Amino acid sequence: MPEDDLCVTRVPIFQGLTRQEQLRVADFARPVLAEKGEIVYAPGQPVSRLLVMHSGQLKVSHAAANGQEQILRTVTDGDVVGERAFLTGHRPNDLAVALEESRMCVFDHADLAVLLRDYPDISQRMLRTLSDRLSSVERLLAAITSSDVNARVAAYLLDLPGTMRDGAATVRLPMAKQEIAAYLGTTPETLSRRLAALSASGLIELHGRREVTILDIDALEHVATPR
Amino acid sequence: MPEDDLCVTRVPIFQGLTRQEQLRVADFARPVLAEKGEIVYAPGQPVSRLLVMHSGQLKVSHAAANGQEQILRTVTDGDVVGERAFLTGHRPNDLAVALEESRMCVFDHADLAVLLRDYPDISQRMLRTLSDRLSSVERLLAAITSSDVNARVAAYLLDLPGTMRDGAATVRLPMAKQEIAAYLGTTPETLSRRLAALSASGLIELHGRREVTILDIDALEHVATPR
DNA sequence: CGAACTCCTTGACATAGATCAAGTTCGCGG
DNA sequence: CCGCGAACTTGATCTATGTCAAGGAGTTCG
Repeated sequence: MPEDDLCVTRVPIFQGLTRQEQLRVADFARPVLAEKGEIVYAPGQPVSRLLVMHSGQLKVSHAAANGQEQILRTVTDGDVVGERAFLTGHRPNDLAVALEESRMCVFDHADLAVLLRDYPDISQRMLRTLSDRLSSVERLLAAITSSDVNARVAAYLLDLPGTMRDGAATVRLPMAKQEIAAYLGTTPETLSRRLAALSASGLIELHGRREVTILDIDALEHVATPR
Repeated sequence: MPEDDLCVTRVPIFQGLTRQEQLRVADFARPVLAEKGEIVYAPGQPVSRLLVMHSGQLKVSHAAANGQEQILRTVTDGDVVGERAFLTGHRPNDLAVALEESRMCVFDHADLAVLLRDYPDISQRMLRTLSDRLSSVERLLAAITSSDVNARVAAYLLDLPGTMRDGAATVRLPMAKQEIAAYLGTTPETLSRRLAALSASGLIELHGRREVTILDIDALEHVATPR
């Protein structure tokens, strides 16, 4: 079944395996579909499956007591979600919601344990993945506590994959502005104001709700670097 | 050599091994001493050793461009530092400094690779450790973005291991207040004011620079919970 | 035991950004 | 192609917290 197959071949943590082995892994995977807005897992809910993204996009967020949500990361093709439950046996303290219709492959914890035992390479790659995620949250934390929203917005725009067109790059926002605000640790209002300000000073140009043209990359980079 | 031995037996990631195996692991370890204030590793510096804490305490922080430091975690007995360099080959983007005289055991990356290959259990436990650290940074991030300093201070005090004495708990601050401020994502001034305020409203009592008596746990818990 | 240094506290002030409250616009479904 | 609802913008206001600047207290070391 080509669906399952893709799940396995695309994912970094299964990358070290031979074709043979990948096929065996694929045997354990089951495809799952999540509609836009569907909750993939919720805090406190027992989870017994590990998810591998195939297409679409999830947001993983930490919902605070007062209703403020902090988006921790967005999950796309090839990313793995829910490994904490598998590794530690704890229930999640975060929330995963599909931002759009998403396909993923699901591994039961029991099956996964077998795979890990048989193919140590997988743990090895999982370690690397986790380590990368750790650094990326740490970077986010440092960015949020030490720079102002303006700088964070600029840095965020510059990080987005952009398509060049005669000197100016155009980027497509991967989420609604509210979500971006939640990721940058601010509010939609503030984000809106900052973007308006950047636009007013001619650094960027807004087109519709999802497109941003970066007119002056150098200046934007300057904004992104505090002090 | 009993020193090395302790390094190995105390550390969670080597916990699954038999005594025999632990002895073999201990063979690879070399003891190292860091004076108070000594830099254990710095951003950008190539690191080829993994450290296991034996006694003392380090702080690991992300120094931002503008001089603001965000303390990511403190590292004590049994904790592992510098695994990112080992796992990904990248240079650190964080800074580790000894808060007090510290003893640790050091493993060369090459030796460690051998150990991981021979004892898959170690990777397993490392995965769990990393996963825990990931959650804890995520919690910190959520706390910093969604609650005010007052709540963070209260929560921090409540998290500290305290010794009960006739209804009131006394906690000993593990670091200087400046460090605590850096951990909570605020400034020493603000921390000082908040502690003074908590003291003024009779929730806590300050003794010297390092001792805090919690007079009203319930009230403090209430402060720690926003909404 | 006291000097000296570091760490901490307090005060006055400035301000970024949150919040509340309306509008306004976009883009989707019919 | 149109209308509706969600998403966004804009404005006004408020306040928590950062910043700068002294002064005071605690340790530590000679």
